[in-house]
Amino acid sequence: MGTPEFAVPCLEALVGSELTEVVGVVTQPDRPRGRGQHLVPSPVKECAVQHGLPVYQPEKIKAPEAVAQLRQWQPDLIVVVAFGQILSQEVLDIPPQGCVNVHASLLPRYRGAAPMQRCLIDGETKTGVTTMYMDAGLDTGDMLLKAELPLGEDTTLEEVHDQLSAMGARLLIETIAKMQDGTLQPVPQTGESNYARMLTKETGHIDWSKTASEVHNLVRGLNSWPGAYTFLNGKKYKIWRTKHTGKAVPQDTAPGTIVCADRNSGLLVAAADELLEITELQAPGKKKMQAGDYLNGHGIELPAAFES
RNA sequence: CGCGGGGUGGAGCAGUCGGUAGCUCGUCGGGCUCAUAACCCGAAGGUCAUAGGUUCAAGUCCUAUCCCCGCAA
Repeated sequence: MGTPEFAVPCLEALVGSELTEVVGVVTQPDRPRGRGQHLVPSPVKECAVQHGLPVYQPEKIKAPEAVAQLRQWQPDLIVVVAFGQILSQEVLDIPPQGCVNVHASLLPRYRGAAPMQRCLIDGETKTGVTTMYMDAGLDTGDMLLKAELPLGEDTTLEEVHDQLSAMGARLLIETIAKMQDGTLQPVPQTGESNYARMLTKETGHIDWSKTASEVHNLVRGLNSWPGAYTFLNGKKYKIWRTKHTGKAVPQDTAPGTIVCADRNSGLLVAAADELLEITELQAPGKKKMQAGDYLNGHGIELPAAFES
């Protein structure tokens, strides 16, 4: 069971592994997406179809007919990766080998919906993937295996996503291998836990009165989705990449003030404690572009300030 | 047919009321300088997304198609 791009490598790995046979794929129903409001299948569905696997897309996984469908497949094991629906106990009880989940954080930290984003937004120095046996709680089951990933100061969500996605697939296969060896040792989650709250549109709204680091972490944590944004002259600009400058904010400069906007010195904005350089941005209706390119064609008349 | 913006030298943009295709950069050559991403001089580089149409004349007006993007989900 899975839905977004993140889950695709896991499915590919299961299909490619000799340890497993995929009897069916469960994913979210096709949703209206994009400009035409067309129904678009999930990445997992596309992958499953490519491999000629049976696909089931229940609106509610806990509905009786969904449970019946799952029972009919008689799975030994259910693997869940970013599926997007909570499994009921009834579903969890179907496979004799249990349900294994691949989660994009080092549990018990960052349980929940947006672990990668929250990790970066909080400025963590490392994250990882964890496999676990699922129970009725939200990402609270006994842990099986973990793999760590160090995070750099400028690491973006996209990078973390791609790496954890690949690591997750490898870890999943390793987990199943050990499960079959009988060498797997489930470990209860102990220690400090927290939850990675779901993202909303507002999450990306930059508050320039925060520190340069906080803004920078927000920007990279939401790149490439859904993106951090701010306003200039009432228009919404997405901020895709920023860089620390180490330069102090001039006296009497309000947060959000654009201190400098030429291609040699860069696009410098005042945060609470430091000037932050915007290196990649996107004007409404435009593609994302380097700040220098943007300034070439548009220029920004100073004084100006981003509105929060 | 959800709403909207846009495709113009390599990049980002301007182009008015149809009338010689421009700007800021980049690139190449030369100069200046202890030096440079700075400055000066010069050059190359464009079937104006595509196909039709209107016109003496279309980047500009009309029609169709392709592609990119913002909102919304």
